[in-house]
Formats: sequence, C-alpha cells, structure tokens
Amino acid sequence: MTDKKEQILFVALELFANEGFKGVPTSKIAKQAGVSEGLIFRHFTNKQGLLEAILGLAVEKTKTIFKPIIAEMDPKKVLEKTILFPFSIKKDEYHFWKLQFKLKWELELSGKEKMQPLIDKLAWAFRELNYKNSEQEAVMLNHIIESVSGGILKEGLETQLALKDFLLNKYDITPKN
Amino acid sequence: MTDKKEQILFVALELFANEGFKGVPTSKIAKQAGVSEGLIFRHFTNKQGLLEAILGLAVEKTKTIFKPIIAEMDPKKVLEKTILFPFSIKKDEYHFWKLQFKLKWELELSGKEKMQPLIDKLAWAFRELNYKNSEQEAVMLNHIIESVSGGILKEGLETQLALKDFLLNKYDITPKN
DNA sequence: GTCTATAGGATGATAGAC
DNA sequence: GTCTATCATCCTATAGAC
Repeated sequence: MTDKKEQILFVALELFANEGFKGVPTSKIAKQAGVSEGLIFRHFTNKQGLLEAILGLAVEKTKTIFKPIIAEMDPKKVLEKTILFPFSIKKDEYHFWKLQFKLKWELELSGKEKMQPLIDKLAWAFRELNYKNSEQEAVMLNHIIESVSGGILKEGLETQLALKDFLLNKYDITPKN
Repeated sequence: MTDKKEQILFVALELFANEGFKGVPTSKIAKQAGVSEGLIFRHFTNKQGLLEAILGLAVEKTKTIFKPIIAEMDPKKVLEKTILFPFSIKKDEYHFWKLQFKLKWELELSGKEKMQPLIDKLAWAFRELNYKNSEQEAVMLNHIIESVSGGILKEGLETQLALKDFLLNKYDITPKN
C-alpha cells in the first residue's frame, strides 16, 4: 500500500498531536504504523529526526494553507478570509494544527516566523483600508485568530462559533458577496 | 530551612513549567530540591499526585491574581487592569503562568473555568459601557490577553510591548488617572 | 520524616539476518 | 528496505533502615 516511510510520518504526526512528543514511545508509533520499531531509526536516525522530518513538512503545509490569503488582493477579502480561517479548519487538518500548538509549548518552538507572512499581509490590508495603526491592528487580529484556533482545537468548534459573526461585523465585513 | 514538602512543590513547579510534566523525571526534582527521590512518593503517592498538588495551589493563586480586577467597580478600570495585566506579570509569577500554558496543551487541561470569572466581569464592564455585544466583546478581549500573555512568556515582554498603548487606546482608556 | 537501595518495567537505540 | 532480537539506560515506585 502506502510507502512505509510515509506511513510512519503519518502515524507519528497524529500521535504527537494528541499525546505530545515526549508522550509517545517509538514502539507505539511502530505498532500503530504496522512497522518494526527498528525501521523508524533506519529512516530517521533517532526520534528527534522523526520530529524534524514532520516539522519540515509543516513549514510547507503552512505556506499552502495561507497561500489563498496571501494571494488575495482585495484588502476586505484578506480580513474576511483570515477571520473565517479558524472556523473552516478541516477535520483532516486538526492533527496538523494541534501539533503546532502542542509543540509550541512542549518544545518552545517559535511558530512565530510561520505566521509572519500572514501578519505582513494583514498589515498591508489594514493600511489599504486606512486604519490608523495598521501594524498593531495586524498583530492584534493575529492574536485573536490564534487564540480562537486554539479554543476550537481544544474545546471544539461550537464553543467559538458565536465569535464568527461578531468578528466579521467588527471588521465591517458584509456577510459574503 | 524551608519545609521539604514545600521545597519539592516549589522545584517541581519550576521544572514542570520549563520542561513539561513528562519531560521531568522525579530524580531530577529530588536532586534539585536537595531531597531523596523516595520522599516525593511518601508525600505525594506518585508523580501525578505531585502534579495535582501543584494544580490545587494554582486554582487558589489564579483567584488571588484576578481578585483586584473582579473587585473593581469602575468598568473602565476593569478594562484597563485587564489590558495591563499581561504586561505586568512579575518575574516570580512567570513559572506559574508558563505552567498553565504548558499543561493546557500537554495534558489538554481546560483552564477555561479558571478564566470564566474574568470573562464574566469583562462582560459586565462592557455592558456598563454600552457596548453592543458585551458577551462577545468579553470573549474577544480575553482571547487577546491570553494570546498576548503567551507571547510574552514565550518570546519576552519586549516583543509585545507595542500592543500595550495600542490596546489602551483602542478601548478608549486615558493613560492612567 | 527522611534516606539508601533496589525492583520492575518501559524506552531509545543498535546489530545482524533476510 | 525491513524484521527480529537484544542492550543499556532511564524512570516510577516500593521496602526497609534510621
């Protein structure tokens, strides 16, 4: 079926996202991936290497996910897409995002650089829309969507849903063309 | 000197905050606390029990920290104190707050109930100030200060400092009486 | 209350055969 | 590329002496 190396990555991402890096033994990854434990070390040298392989993919994936926002040239649309983003996280992206939050705190990884392109784009949008302090507006909105995303991942979409229309309204976005 | 039981709690809090619960062996706690490893288990039964003892203290400490905001009866002052809060976290409270964020993700602890009294107070303040949707305003401001606090703990106070005056201004708060 | 010693199991990693 | 077998270490927890 699938490549065993990819299978290891797939399972490890899911397990790390749910139980943390230190919380998951390689034996468990191997078992769930239907692979011998030794193979993990053949492919990734050590457990840390496995994590770094996943992190490498994460950088790419993040770029892909934010591409539609970065590419948008209508400033209002930039805000709309940004606000809607947390509420439109797909089920199969949950593991990915959960891992980002988990590792950010478990290993104190920045995650900051990954968001910078989005913040820059937001700052641009606010500037276009003549907001006073576009830089800080961008940083603040980023804080909001980051915390809202975290809330959704931890406590479920329903718990944050009321914020959606509130935020769209706050930023003066008419409910879809 | 200090009670050895307290010393264990003190050291464990610091280590858990910096390296996570699963990341810290009891041997390390014992060593750094200048105590035999067995004593940890005499006092707290097991490692989980040690964590729960710390978590018990955390509930009390959180109440104490937010008490000045909850008790405030001037709605403007409530907003001011809330906004200033992340920027005034004392060095000796860093471990405590870092632990809250770390465990929130490592063990998927809610942390939500702990913030509810603050959110309620904020909702009250916004209502007093005739904001349209006081509930969501409160939730949003809570998101902001939560994310800002996280940024300060992870990346340092300086990285978030620009937001302070921006937020005070945003909520129309005159720079201190 | 506190320490020393140690059991018992899990865990990361390696060696060697296929 | 993949598996089996195995090792060395680490880690939680307990027993028993002081």
